[in-house]
Amino acid sequence: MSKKINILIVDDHQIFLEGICALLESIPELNIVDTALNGKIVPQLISQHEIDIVVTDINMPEMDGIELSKLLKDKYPKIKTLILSTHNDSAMISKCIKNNVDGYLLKNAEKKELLKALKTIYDGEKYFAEEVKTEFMNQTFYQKKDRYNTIQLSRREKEVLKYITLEYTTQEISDKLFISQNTVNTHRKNLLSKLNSKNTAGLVKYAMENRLLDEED
Amino acid sequence: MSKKINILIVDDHQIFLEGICALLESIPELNIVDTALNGKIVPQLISQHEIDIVVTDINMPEMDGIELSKLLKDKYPKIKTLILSTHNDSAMISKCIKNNVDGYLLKNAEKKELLKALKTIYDGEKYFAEEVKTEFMNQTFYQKKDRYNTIQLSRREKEVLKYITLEYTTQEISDKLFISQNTVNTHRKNLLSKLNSKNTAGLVKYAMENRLLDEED
DNA sequence: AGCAAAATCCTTATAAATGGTGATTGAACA
DNA sequence: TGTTCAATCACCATTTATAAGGATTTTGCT
Repeated sequence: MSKKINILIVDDHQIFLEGICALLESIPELNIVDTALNGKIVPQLISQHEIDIVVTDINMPEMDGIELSKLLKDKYPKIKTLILSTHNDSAMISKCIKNNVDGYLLKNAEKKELLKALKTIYDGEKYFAEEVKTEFMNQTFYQKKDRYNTIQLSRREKEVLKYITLEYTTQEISDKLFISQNTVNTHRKNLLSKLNSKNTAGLVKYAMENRLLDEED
Repeated sequence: MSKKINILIVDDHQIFLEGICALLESIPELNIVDTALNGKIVPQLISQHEIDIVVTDINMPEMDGIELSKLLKDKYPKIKTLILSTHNDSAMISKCIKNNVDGYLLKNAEKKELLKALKTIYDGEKYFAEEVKTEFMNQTFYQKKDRYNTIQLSRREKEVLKYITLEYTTQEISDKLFISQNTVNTHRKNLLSKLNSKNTAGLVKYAMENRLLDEED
């Protein structure tokens, strides 16, 4: 038999806190270690108990869920964070994903999904509600739209850019492609100009944003 | 009234091809321009008709859906691609997303979802089935796991890395942070060492993979 | 056949990044 | 109170990248 998952629940609404507690306590695999009405006292509670996952709301006075998740990732990297948010707020979702939370559920989630999320997170994977995934996808594909349609790189330019991104020097690229360094340099210059970049960093950023490394020609 | 969406359907199974045709023809917003039993003749058909979206299977003889989508993105960037795949094959999903297809549905999709996907794609956005989104998320979070847990960058190092990624030179970073170029250089060197990179490209790659630019401290 | 774009190569100069080594200060922590 | 680590600065040598010109050859397309 596997160990119970130790959970700390944080929410500033007493009523919701009690509700979620009751819901989770009815699940034998879980162990509600403690609860908190705001994020500020969480570090203290953590030092007193062994905790696997912190389940937290986002909108809270004093210290909100995002700040809390940051603090946790920073000070206690082993403790996972599951966000439980009322609204399907795209800005919040972005922030949370960027801050590397381990999961994000909406408060209307069913008991079954909640358990699944907790188990998944406990196993070291991420768990996001469908709505959250959709938001994440949209966000990912938003940025590249404009660039992608306007900028045309030639086959060779893409190739050179690929090797630049793979940390090859001009020298090494010229060897790899059996062309002179001068030629590689010309491609480099054209890339800088086409992609409107000041230096290598800009080129690599473009390559990453447009997933150039994945392409196999 | 808006223009009809011109669609070309590609599938090597005659029966499925007819089925999907019948299904789509019953929708007034759509206009089935033509069909094809393999990817090879698609370029020819494109030159003959005006086409907005190519709906294609993946597993096909001669030229498969992935090759086709590549060709389309390359030669006819305005034409969108919607993949219709039988299997929920994670490797295929990865490949397609990497190759920047505009949508990916499973063949068990309902008429309603099919229409929604086509409309969404026609509007310039992406559309993926839920299963596909899940796969994409998993993939995204898989890579960074190992690195993220082992490598610890200091506050200052992250800051310097951020500006490197933003195409600042050492000079400019030192001005921005009110420290000497020597110090910036030291951070640079430590970053190269910590992130096991040969040069700036490696640093930027790491920053991109770990979404360092998004963080707001 | 003829045009346009891509790919190739060249030189000269300057700016920037990388490698190596060493040293000081202050904060955090046990 | 001693130790670790982050942050700061310095010097020197070398390698790479960037800037700015011009030039020729291949290739794809009509």
